[in-house]
Amino acid sequence: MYNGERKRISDAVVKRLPKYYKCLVNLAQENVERTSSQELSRLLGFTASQIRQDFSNFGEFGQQGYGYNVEQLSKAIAKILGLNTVHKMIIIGAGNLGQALANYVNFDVHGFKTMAIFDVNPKLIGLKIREVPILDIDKMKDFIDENDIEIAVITVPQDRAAEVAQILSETNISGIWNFAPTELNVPDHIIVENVHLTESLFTLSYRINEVKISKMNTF
Amino acid sequence: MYNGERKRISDAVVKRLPKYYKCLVNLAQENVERTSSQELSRLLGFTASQIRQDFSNFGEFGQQGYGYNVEQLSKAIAKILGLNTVHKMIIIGAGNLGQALANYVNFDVHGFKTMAIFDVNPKLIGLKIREVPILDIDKMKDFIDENDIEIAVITVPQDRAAEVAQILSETNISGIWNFAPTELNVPDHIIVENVHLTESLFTLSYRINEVKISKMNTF
DNA sequence: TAGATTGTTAATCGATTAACAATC
DNA sequence: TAGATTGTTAATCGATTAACAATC
Repeated sequence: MYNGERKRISDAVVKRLPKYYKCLVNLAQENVERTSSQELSRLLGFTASQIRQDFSNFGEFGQQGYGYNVEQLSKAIAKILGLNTVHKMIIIGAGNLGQALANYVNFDVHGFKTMAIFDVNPKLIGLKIREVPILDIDKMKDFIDENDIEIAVITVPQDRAAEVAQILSETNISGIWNFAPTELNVPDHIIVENVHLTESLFTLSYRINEVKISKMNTF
Repeated sequence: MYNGERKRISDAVVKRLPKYYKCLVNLAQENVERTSSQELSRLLGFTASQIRQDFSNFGEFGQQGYGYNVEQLSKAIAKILGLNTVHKMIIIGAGNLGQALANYVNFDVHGFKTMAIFDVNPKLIGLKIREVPILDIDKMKDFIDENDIEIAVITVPQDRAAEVAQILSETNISGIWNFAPTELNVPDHIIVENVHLTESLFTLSYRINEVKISKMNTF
């Protein structure tokens, strides 16, 4: 696989990319210079074969007999993930979750810059969280246009999510990070990444329940 | 598939269960009495075949020519997910995210009861969030034992996560809902469900970047 | 050179989809 | 009864793993 554009990369692969990236950053921090699919396999719990297969979707980053240069590979994956550029974000919903995300310094470190937070609550409008102003949601559309916002983070309650999505649909936003527990209806050119917390908790509940049942049947 | 214990259900199936459940609850609220794999397919975007295949892992819930009774099926899936019992939780970390989760009324509705929040910050210890006390993390282990806590939610910073996991490993906890951006090292009998927000954001970034590149190549 | 490790092709495994007999 | 729809078996598709020639 030599090119950077051909076939669609499966979600399975894309979800592993951040894990590769983090692992490589860790290795770099420990001043490890080179690594191999075998070492990464040990560290990440994927097979070495899968790791090589995954990388080969994006190019040839290694060298026979040597492996991979940690620094180089980590930079390559950063670029693949789009972490080599700044992404301007807004957060919609200044509740606990919105504030939690606004306070997450880690996003800044990786180039995700929160430019503003929007809310309907007059008590919150005008306040700031870590230099980031909370603005009236009525000003959101103009703000997006004027500031070339790329990513919108939705942390409003479920019953507000549809109207927010509607407004965003009329902007040049590229992606939505959606924390509202509902599927959003937006045009195809807007990428949506859902974080459905309730579903995640229910999944945990299922697995716990599964263990409980199997124990009951054992005795 | 007639039994409730045999082969391990794949993650792919388990992750769809909460979606089925939500959809059925919605239908029930609209007083819809019966549905079919075809209707669910339309509502959820999975194939009717997959939906029937998924359900068949857990039993026979339908009737030829009729379909599924909404009420019945929704109750059956609730039970499969373990939503028919109360799950006692604690939240570890009273920062924004911990507080956000403590305020999520929706979890209560489904039987996930937050009994306490734990933190190291003396300024927070003693306060309450929606009746839930914030306690000193030193008291966590005893609290878990005395109150039969089933689920621990970890919202502490990455560098605190390992020690928290260590303490939890010595308790009778059944599951961990982990928001710290690291893999936890816990015994096999503790189920871990990870919510890695940074990975989720990077995934979004990848897909946005992908579109950008393909546009560049088009022109 | 000998040993190590890549990138890739082929084989395997598992998940999704299609087809259909059973039957409400 | 005729039409609808299930649960399940078989076919297909896609993702993971194994194997290995190429080569540093």
